Amino acid sequence: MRSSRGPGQRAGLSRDRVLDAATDLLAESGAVTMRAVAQRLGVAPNALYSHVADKTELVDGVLDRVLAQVDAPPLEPGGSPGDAMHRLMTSTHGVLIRHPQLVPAFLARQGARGANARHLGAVMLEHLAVAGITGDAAREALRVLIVYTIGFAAFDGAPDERPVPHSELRADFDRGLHWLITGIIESVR
Amino acid sequence: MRSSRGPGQRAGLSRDRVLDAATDLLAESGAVTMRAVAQRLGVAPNALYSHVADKTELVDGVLDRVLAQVDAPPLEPGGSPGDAMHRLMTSTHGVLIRHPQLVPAFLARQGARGANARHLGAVMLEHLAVAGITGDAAREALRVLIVYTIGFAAFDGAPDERPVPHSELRADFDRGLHWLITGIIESVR
DNA sequence: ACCTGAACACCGTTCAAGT
DNA sequence: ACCTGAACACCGTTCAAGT
Repeated sequence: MRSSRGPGQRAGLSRDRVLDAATDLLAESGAVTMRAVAQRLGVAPNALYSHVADKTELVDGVLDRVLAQVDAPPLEPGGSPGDAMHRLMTSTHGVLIRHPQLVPAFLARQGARGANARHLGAVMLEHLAVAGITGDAAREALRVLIVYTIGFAAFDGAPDERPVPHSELRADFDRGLHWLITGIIESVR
Repeated sequence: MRSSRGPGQRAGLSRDRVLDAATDLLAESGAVTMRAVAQRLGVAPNALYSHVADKTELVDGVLDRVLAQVDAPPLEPGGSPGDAMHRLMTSTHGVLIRHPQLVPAFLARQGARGANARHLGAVMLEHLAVAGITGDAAREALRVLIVYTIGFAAFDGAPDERPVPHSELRADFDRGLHWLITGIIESVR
């Protein structure tokens, strides 16, 4: 368990293993620090810098892994685009509140920019296009929906003296999301 | 400028002066740390603990001071409650994006709980009551509006590679806020 | 290229002591 | 009661060195 490794001896790290450790650590303890990730991997803190530029890049990597859990069903021919958007954002909200420690990072990055985030954004834009909303209007609408979703997730993860129950916050989120999507779709009619 | 004070000598601190220093520091450097506040006051870092329980309490104090800047005009007899709510939340949004470093703290606290925050909430509930929305429905609507406003402020303060211009984010905020308020008011008709 | 050891410049907070 | 000095247990990151 101690350091059975001298200088120069490989520990078998990789970028993937570092991200794995960080993701696990987040799920278990809720906090991610360079030193804790290193400890979990049994290496010196600075060993991580061979596989990750800095903490920001590490957090970005974890963010995109978490976003992979969002359920983004592809466009259905006969379905309602409003319903599809509602489902996608609700799934995103669910994933976020299961990882409250990452929500501030999502906010600071305006919603992440990894591959999974881009995919989710593209799916949303498809739904908006079906609803007749394209170009700048679509990007604005998407930004509003993302802000709302992440904002509510941030609210949920926050500790409070008299905390609002999760179920109630979920209902609030759903109601507001309905107002937003209705407003977005009706703005084009 | 150095410590011309020995142990036992008073520095003339007070809770107000500590909060003043923290507020100024935030406005200038954007970051608030115990040690930086102490340095600005010319005292040892731990001297602050005679006037403030911990960093959380200090940040809470700063938060409420900033919220005092929000313009909350009282209820007008003939005016539209939707417009009044729109103006109040827009003013709040403006104050928040002028203090981007505090926005994460606002999120973590679900929108602050000081005297000013309570006053703003009460004014909003008055407007909602005029619109015919009371009780749980009013509290839900208020929570949705607060989340949206703080969430958008968080988005605004975030650094990004290709940053969305402030003016554009303001327009997005305004549009989404309109959708929300319209949805809230129409939900009761 | 990958890792260690040591160090730097930070944090918030506590404890004992002085007046 | 209010403040200092010293210390503790943390951070992220860098630099030189070893294989």
